[in-house]
Amino acid sequence: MSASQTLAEQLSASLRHLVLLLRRAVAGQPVTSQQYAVLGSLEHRARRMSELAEEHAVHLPTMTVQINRMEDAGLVARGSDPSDARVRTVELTEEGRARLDVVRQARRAFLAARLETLTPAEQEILARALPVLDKLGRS
Amino acid sequence: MSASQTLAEQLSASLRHLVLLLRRAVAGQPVTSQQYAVLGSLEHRARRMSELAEEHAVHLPTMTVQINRMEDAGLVARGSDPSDARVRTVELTEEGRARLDVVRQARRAFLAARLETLTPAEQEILARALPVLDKLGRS
DNA sequence: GTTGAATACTTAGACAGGCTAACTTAGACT
DNA sequence: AGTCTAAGTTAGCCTGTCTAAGTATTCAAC
Repeated sequence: MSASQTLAEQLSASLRHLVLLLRRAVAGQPVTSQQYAVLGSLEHRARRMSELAEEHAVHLPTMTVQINRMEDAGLVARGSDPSDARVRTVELTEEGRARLDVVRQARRAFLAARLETLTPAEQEILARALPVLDKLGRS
Repeated sequence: MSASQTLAEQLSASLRHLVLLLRRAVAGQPVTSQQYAVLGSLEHRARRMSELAEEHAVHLPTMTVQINRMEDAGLVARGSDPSDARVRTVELTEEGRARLDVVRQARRAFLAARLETLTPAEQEILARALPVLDKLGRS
């Protein structure tokens, strides 16, 4: 087995545990992790449906259902694009923005607390690996 | 915002992309990623239901449903513990083992290919960060 | 040694999240 | 005008997850 394959196996295992960790972090929060992710996309500006779907790597009908639920919950509002009547836009409501802030704080605190159990040297190693993880994931 | 919080945000974002990457890796494979994970747990020995549920951080009824489907698909077989008639054990069938091998090869190849797009220096950085990720995730 | 609590698991019912297929409406391009 | 393409939605199906409730077995305590 090549070095890359060994690395692949180990990375895969580590990721599995980290994902389970983050799942526990958001359990009981007032939005699901998917909803949190979508709210995050809407933080700075309104988006069109297809933009959201692509960004979240899901198909358009999936995003439609997701946004339907969030609209019912009062977290987002649909709008229209005056220059193209086919397009629906989505933006945060005040309620949605508040919800986003609350959950973000909780997540950040949870992960930060975990990170603080690491030694400064370990934190440094992790910080340097982040751009690499990023490159790997966005390819 | 503290250094830990910054790190937390960045890590969270990187992980999101990596998870999406791995999801694409198994899309179209003959087992779902959950099934793959369960098959992996059974590789070396039979397990009892509650053991599996705990290991995968799900509740027992969830694992029951999962195993029901895999049993229907012929990937696993239920057995009994002679010393305690309440306990059900689960083990791989020949078919299940074959399926596990196929999917594992595909995953490994996919991730390894991605890893090979990194420079040796980047691979080194990643390799050193793995124990840290592991420590973080298993806490 | 019978009964009562605890343990291991299953079933049922609900919901989120994902997909494909089929439909509607609106633009774009002859 | 007529047709092709694009943007969204609806509907139907599946997986994955939960809680609540039920069954069967073990164990402990009288």
